[in-house]
Amino acid sequence: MTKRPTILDVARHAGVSKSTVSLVLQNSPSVKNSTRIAVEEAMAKIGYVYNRSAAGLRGASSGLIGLVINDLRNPFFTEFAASVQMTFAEKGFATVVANTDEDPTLQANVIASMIEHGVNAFVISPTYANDKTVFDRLERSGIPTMQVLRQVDERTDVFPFFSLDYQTGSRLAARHLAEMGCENIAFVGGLEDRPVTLERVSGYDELMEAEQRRKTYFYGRPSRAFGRNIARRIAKDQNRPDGLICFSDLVALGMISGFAETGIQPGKDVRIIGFDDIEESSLCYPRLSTIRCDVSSFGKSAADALLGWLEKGSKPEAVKRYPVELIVRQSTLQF
Amino acid sequence: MTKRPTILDVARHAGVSKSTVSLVLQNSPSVKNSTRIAVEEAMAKIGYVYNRSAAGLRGASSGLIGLVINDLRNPFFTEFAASVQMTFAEKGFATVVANTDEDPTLQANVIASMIEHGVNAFVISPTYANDKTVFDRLERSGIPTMQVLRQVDERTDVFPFFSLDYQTGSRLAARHLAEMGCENIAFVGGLEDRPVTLERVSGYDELMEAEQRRKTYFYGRPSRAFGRNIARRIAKDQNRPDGLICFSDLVALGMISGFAETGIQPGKDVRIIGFDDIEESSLCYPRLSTIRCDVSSFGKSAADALLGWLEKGSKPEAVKRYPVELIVRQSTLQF
DNA sequence: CTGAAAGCGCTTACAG
DNA sequence: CTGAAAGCGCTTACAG
Repeated sequence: MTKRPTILDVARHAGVSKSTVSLVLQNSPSVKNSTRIAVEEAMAKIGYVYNRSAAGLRGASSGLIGLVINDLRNPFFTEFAASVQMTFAEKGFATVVANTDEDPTLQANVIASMIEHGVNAFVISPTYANDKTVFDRLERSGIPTMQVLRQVDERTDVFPFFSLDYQTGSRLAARHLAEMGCENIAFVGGLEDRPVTLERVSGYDELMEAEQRRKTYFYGRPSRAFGRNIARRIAKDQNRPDGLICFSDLVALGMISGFAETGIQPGKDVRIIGFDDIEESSLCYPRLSTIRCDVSSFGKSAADALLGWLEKGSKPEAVKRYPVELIVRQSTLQF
Repeated sequence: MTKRPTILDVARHAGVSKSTVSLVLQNSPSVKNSTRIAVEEAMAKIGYVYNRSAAGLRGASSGLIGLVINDLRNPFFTEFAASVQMTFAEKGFATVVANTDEDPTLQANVIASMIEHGVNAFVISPTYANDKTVFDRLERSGIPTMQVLRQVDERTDVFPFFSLDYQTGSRLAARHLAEMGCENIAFVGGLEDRPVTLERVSGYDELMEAEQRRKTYFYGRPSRAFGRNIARRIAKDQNRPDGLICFSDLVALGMISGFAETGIQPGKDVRIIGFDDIEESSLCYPRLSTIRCDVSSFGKSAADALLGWLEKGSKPEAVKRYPVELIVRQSTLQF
């Protein structure tokens, strides 16, 4: 196991000084092209590997970005994380990722660890715990930090908040069901009082109030299991809603499967619309109408905004919401 | 923006030398407890943050582990990745993650980048391209590297390979269908000639040959869409199989939804069994029988094995397969 | 148990 | 366009 070569070895092989090698590494324009090529050949020949620890010590960027996600097993967040990571990779940044599993203590730990590693920036989809100290520490660290998908800290001037326009989404869903002739529209899923739930309910509330309709909520974990349970519960109810806006596609898919067990046909006997537009929604039977949240391109946009901040110093706007889109499929149509 | 404090500042505040501070940082047992406490208080007071770049330069471990995944959007791999990352985090290791999206060039790039960052070890679920150079480079780097879920490089003595016992799984599935009285059992999904497909087919092949039954394959991308299409295609066929072993739950779920559209009831008109046991499989209707691959605890085991290699020098065995389990639910029963 | 000194591999002015 | 020199913040023997 021979010692790994340094710029000094490269310099010797290329017949230049070690500063010149460093300049080549920085892609400095002040190096003659022939010299650059000679140096690069020397690096290839002796198997030189850039040592970022050394560079970092001298003040260079670590090339590391921290990505902290509250629930990495949830496909919605996974899609986001994958998109962000790949956007960073394109620009040469490596992503240090951590799943906090909604645990604020774990979140504090992983963020502390990432700061030690010298990450250049943070993208955080935070836990809902009211843990100000972690954001305080981030502020003191001076590391550019974006909160995404969940606004937990109100200092959006410090920690820009990017998300999707859920309010418009739920208004579109409610209006669509109303236009399809639904009399009794309910909202299903989402934990009460959570910011995301409030947002995804608000457009529904708005329309119901404007049209003086009765509002009905079935709150709960936005899971497939919850959707199925609610569907089975209300299946027997004569006065059950004839229009259902679900917190997420997962809830809606659970409802479809729950209704299937009880002989109720979505699209015919009841209209259901989801939220997110995950892949399965266009493949299930009946096809699920939904509010499309293009997480993948949202992730790319958020990552690009952060890179702009990092590389050009252009701080993103304090709050930004990306548009969502109504997708009409079988589950809200007579088919 | 005042300069960030160093161990020298801590030393001054605590009234000790900087070596002592360093020793405290290493958790060295040769520091008096009262001294340790004084140092820790000083660190807290002046907001000291450990600089890993500096430590790394001097030879300390980077505390970084690279996790390279061929398809991070696939829930199967996501579950694995989340589990691995959290196991590492428990031991204080940060995880640098990258999705290669089955692109060998991208894979080579992200691995090179991670080596520059000085990762202490690699967990790689590789792309299928025959890119030996990347593994050659890994071998030269001397960084402990495990291949998981897909064996691409045959040097398992160098790169231990951990996966799940798919062969037994598919044998269990085939035997179960045979015992349930199926006459004509087919295998659906999976790209032909891929190692994973070969493994997931092998147990089926074995049993079919042992019992001199006819083998039927419907190869294709292991997606929901593919499952649905095959279901709709064979729905009309009078001689269609009465037992279906699917490459993955996704394929099986697609088939269930495809059959639903054509009025065929899984469990009654045809028996279907999946592979993986994703969450949805216990919630869909009818409930899906499947071969459970506990990816989450597999991830934890693989991560633990790597940590043992890293911390105790105990190299994992060359090839290890974790057991899978037959889960019988409605889709293979008369219900 | 603690201190003084050397050095890890880079980058960054500064000369030339 | 290139070279010599200082120094980033740690760790690691080595004394004491």
